[in-house]
Amino acid sequence: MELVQIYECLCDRTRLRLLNVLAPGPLCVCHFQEILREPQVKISKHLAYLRARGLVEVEREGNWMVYELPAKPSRELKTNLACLQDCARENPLFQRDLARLKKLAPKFAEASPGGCT
Amino acid sequence: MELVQIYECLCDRTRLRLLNVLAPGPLCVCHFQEILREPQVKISKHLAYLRARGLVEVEREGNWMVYELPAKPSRELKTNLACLQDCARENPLFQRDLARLKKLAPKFAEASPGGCT
DNA sequence: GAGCCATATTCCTTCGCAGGCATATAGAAG
DNA sequence: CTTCTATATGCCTGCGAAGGAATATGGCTC
Repeated sequence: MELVQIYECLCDRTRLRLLNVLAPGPLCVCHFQEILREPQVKISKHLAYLRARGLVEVEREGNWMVYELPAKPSRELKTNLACLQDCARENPLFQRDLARLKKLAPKFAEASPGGCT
Repeated sequence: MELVQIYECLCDRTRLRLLNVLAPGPLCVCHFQEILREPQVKISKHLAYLRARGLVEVEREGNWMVYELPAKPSRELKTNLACLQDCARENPLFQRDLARLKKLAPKFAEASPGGCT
């Protein structure tokens, strides 16, 4: 995995938001939709993009696809994800997403791991 | 300056190399050419790209244009440049560039600050 | 002034990606 | 098997950026 490829993944706002809300833990597509408030196609495509480059991993959970950050990220990826989190800390948009995530958390908890209704 | 814009600057190999060799100190275009061994147009254009987005600053020095990292980088930029340096530390290509820079350093020293012949 | 140097800019072509719409898939439920 | 739900994929359009060739600029030097 080339360093440039990591940056190519990071140079889109939607993807940054996806990775940001993914930091606390796994999520499925419908969560992303609800948190980012973006159309399903958009989210799905960007997740596919990230997946193809190893920035996220997927696992099917019945009807739901549960995405998460890689279990064993490369040193470069780990460094950059940490850097992103650092930057996100002072970013209103990213913070709003995280706030929404927190708000929805109890709702998710009722369901399966990373699960939906 | 949006965080995404920083990543847009970082998602090209040539620009990464430019920023990498710029970390130790200011350089002029002919140095970049000699270190990266890339055509002048290519280097000049990428420097213009970085300049337009505030990732580098320029100052004319007679016939030469001396580029350097911004004097007062934003928190986000500073964080990301540090991250880049961290990643570059284990990257053969980046290390080779730095090695070339070191080799040329005495030659530069004879001339003006960041200077050429 | 003329000519030279280092660097920037313009014009062109090619390419990949974002975004949207429509449609396909895969599994669950009846 | 049919239907529903969640998600993915194909096709299209538009845009922006990379790279190269040629040319322009701006400042020296004589």
